[in-house]
Amino acid sequence: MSTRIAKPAARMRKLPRQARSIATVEAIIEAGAHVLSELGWAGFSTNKVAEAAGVSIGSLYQYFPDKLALVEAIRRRHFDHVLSVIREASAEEKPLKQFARELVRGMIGAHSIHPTLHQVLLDEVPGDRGSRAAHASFQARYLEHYAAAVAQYRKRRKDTETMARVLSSAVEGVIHNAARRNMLDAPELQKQLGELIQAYISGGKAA
Amino acid sequence: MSTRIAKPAARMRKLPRQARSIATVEAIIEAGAHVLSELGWAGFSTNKVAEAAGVSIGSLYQYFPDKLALVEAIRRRHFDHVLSVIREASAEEKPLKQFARELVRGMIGAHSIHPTLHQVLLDEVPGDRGSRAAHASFQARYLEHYAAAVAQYRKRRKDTETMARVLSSAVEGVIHNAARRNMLDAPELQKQLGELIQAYISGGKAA
DNA sequence: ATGAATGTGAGTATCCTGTTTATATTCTCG
DNA sequence: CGAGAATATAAACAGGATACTCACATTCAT
Repeated sequence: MSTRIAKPAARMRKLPRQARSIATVEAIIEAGAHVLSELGWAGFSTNKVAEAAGVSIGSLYQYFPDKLALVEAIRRRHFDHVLSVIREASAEEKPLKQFARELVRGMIGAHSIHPTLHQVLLDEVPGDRGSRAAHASFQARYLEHYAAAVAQYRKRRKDTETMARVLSSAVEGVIHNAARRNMLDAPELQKQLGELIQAYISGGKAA
Repeated sequence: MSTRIAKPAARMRKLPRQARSIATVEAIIEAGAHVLSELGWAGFSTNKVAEAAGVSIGSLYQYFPDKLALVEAIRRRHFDHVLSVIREASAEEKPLKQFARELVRGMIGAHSIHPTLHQVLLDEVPGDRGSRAAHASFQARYLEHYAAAVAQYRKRRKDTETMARVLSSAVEGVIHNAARRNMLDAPELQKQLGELIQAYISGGKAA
């Protein structure tokens, strides 16, 4: 719930020491997320990000050695956020209905600021050497939470992992699609997504 | 099931008359779909497409007045294909289980050749003036089929349209995600996707 | 007030892009 | 066959955008 200050280093040219520069770095990352979400990877240029951040291009390169380091910082922040949402939703034991509702609410919240950032990060941004590992580890932990939830509400232990993958990608698909149409906050959509989750997890008894 | 020869014109500079040129145009469109799927919109350049098609850049411009005309041709072909898949799956009255199975099979088939083309077309390719209408009309007909299916297996008439949207985007999400991991032909995934569809459509009685 | 931290933005060097055009090859058909 | 149409080629162009540097200006902490 609290805004993360982001772990100190993610391949930065130098660390911001004063409050001024911390704000600058923050503005750059924020503007970067915005540009990436709005224009996609194709429109993500360092100059554009600097301008959107209200900062000179020189300042950007004072802290980020190159374009990819910046995008890695953006990715890290976003993934941390999403991860915390799922962690909270799947924490403790609670009725399926409540889990579904919290998951939907959290996921929608996480996408409301930069609606398509998540997909752009997954699909368009090139997977460079260094970030591949971090990326995979994120995906793994991401799935773990879904799998834990699936296992909790299900007797059959068989297809847990596949189900987790199907469920997570289905949820992402719905949210991504809603984001594209600016329908992220339509209540009937939230309700239906919740029911999709419940229906799938609670299994295929009714034909 | 049969390979479409594509409607004659889609804003072409001139029509191919001889067999040779028809093959050329076909190769260009095919290569274009490949490049678009593989490199995304950011990596989609006319020179690259021409090279991938084994054709000189000049030939490309002999038939397509510009880059966008080419991408429109690609889009048209792909959407026609997808549309025919859904049309066939939702035609006639058949048990829900069979509908789900056919839909999954068809959708996976439609994405097996150019796994991420669909998403790239939807997300990355800019919506230019002329194609906006065609795009919308495709989406409308696309949803109609889903809605028809939902209505057929459901009593409640209330949320039919929202359900169709949720269902279609969930299916797309799963397929897109599977495509990214090269898991499109994993049978357990197909099975689970089928069950997701059934569970959602057949409603949330079982908690 | 002095040195360190921070900020500036014009400038550079490249790389690519979409597109044209002059020319070469292949086809059609009388 | 052979003439004209259809088709194919690829070098070249003009223009723009890009990531990134650097010499200098400003603001901070002490």
